[in-house]
Amino acid sequence: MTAESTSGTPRQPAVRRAPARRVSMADVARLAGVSAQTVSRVSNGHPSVVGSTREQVLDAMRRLGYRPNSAARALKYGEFRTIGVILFTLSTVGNSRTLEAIVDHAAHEGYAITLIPVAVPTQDGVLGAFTRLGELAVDAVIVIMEVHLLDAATMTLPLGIPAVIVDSTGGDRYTVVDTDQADGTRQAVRHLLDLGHRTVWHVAGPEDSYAAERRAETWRATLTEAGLPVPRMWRGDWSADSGYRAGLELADEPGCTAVFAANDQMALGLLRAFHEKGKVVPRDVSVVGFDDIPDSTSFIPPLTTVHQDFTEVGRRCVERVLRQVHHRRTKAGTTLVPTRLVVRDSTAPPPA
Amino acid sequence: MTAESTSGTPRQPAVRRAPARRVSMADVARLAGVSAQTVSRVSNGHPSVVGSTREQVLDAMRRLGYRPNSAARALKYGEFRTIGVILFTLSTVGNSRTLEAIVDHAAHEGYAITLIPVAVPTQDGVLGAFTRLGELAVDAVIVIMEVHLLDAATMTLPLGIPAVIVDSTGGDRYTVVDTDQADGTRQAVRHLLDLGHRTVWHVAGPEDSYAAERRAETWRATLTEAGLPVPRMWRGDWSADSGYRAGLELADEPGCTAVFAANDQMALGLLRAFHEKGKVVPRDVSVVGFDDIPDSTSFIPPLTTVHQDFTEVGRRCVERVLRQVHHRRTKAGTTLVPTRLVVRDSTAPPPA
DNA sequence: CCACCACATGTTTGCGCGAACAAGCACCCA
DNA sequence: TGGGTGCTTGTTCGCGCAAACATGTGGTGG
Repeated sequence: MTAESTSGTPRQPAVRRAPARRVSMADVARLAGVSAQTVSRVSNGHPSVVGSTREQVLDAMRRLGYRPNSAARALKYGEFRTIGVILFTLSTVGNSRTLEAIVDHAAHEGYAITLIPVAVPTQDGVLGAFTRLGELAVDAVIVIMEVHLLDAATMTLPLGIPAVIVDSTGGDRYTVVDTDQADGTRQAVRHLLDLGHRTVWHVAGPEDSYAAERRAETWRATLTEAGLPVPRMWRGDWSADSGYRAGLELADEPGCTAVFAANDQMALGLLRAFHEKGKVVPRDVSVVGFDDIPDSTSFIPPLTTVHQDFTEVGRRCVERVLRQVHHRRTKAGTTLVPTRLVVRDSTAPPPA
Repeated sequence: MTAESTSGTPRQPAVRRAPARRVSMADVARLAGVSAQTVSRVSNGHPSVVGSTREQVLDAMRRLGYRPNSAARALKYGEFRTIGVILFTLSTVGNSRTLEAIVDHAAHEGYAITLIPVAVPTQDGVLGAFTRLGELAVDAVIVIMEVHLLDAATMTLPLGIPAVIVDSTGGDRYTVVDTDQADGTRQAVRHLLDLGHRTVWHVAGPEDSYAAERRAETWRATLTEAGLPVPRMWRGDWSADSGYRAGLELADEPGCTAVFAANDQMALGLLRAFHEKGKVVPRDVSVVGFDDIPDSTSFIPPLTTVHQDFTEVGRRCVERVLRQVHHRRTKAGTTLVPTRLVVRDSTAPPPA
């Protein structure tokens, strides 16, 4: 995502045109022949307005096309009923699915979502987003991070507003909601080992992704715990194409009978590479992915993968951040959303 | 993550209460020993504040953690610098990519994006969204529709705010930005015919999608214009799985040598079905998709498909809606974003 | 019959901000 | 020396709304 200058310098005076005079309560009041306060009462469904008056007001509202000004309302109440979501990109499946769940659940709670893109996943970028957020009309923030920027101390609640972080560490200082990366990875690797594979290769996601690092770490640990050798690790960028490139090399790797890809898209690339190299999945090589994107049932062959419950992640984010909003208290801690392995047709025992 | 945690920055307390009442300009002014107006000037980078005063004010701002109240600012200016986006789902690639482009471009123009989900794609659902939008803090609306609800007259500018519709008809009454569905489809079908296929089968998207209908229509028209028979049409729901089910049947269809799927995911399902049925793509059957999602390069085989420029669609939406905001005038009309056929390995001349 | 109550409606006020205007001041030139 | 001139800073006011309080009105019971 592109960001303009995200530095904290004072805003330059923007060119503002005369505000479009919208219909206000006073206009409605005048037409209905009542006071503005009565219009307010009707607008908010206050009971002590007699039927005939109410009708007059409603009629005037309709005729003038009145709609309440939420800025004034927010000013009065001191809250916007809006949650800001900071993210780097929507192009990964996980992010967009999580966002969708956040939006739905927030709507259910009567909150709107405002999106704040951060172009450059650097510390400045994050700061910039927070700075702009400060000026945006939000009561709380959910950060969908894919990079290790949380520990930048400058990011510590620079606004003093409730925040929840997705997909990162920092559970001791922030409220974190995340998929249980370690457990999912462990299930995937164990599944392959249980099938009889001697070890498991890994195509990791980009280094700057916490999720990718966590999966790689756990892959390594699981092998080590089982007393097995840890083969060389390939590095992708989440894209199917990067998985394909890794696959072309892995196909020539002697003894490679099982590969764990850090996401389904890279697994797709692996499948293609193995296919082109004449290796049959799962007869010659087994492949496991991570995410369980809907398409993975239609890969050739249908993919064994770790199911992530993005909906649940989004739901809990909203739940936890709203709890902070209402209780005015920040509680650090991590909520882990469980995963489960979905076994399809891309895994089998190793060739004899 | 461990690397950052060793950075020399001081750790912040884990729990910090949000101040009961937020810091206002008056508080800053008091601490800095100036008037509130001077604080306002500093906040907005007004030039006529002398250096020493500015420093005092900035210092007070920092110490109190001041951030401007956007509700008050919006109330004053009569605008929110926010665009609302109404959508039904983020789970289709097109929607999330379009949204991402909208967010980016809006940010570039200094506008934030507020998301308004519509749960049920019925007329009531749309109305509900618009009603709530009326109370939301937005200056304009972009509607990402996938269903034919525009013609519901009740939606006619219920708020009188600028609106742009993506992906629909109604160009005579609304401002519409859309991918050139017809041209893309024509290119896909012509490509298959030019390769020598006698006709082209079609797996359409759901009936309630305008894009799906438009593609189906154009497919039919292109065949008819060429004097060719129009085979039975299969109906999917955009999912790979629905493409797979259609593919299982199409594989048994005599004389079916070319299939145009209304999106890439259904094409993926087709590829799997043909594979399972022992039909080799493209030797026995050619397949063309629509969208050009990044994964389509890694299908087996890499998919020939119609490239949609979602980024451009999003960009133009923002551009057109902001033009309305600034010129205070609604201009109906349709902007079509061109498509182009990307030929990969899933198409070939029909078997002899 | 009047004091009082319940309820509908009106008036005042201030949320935080910034435009418009006013005030204070230093400096300049006739 | 006196009246600009230009610059910084302060004061007033109202954006639209709704809480709090004030007022008005009709009805009821002692």
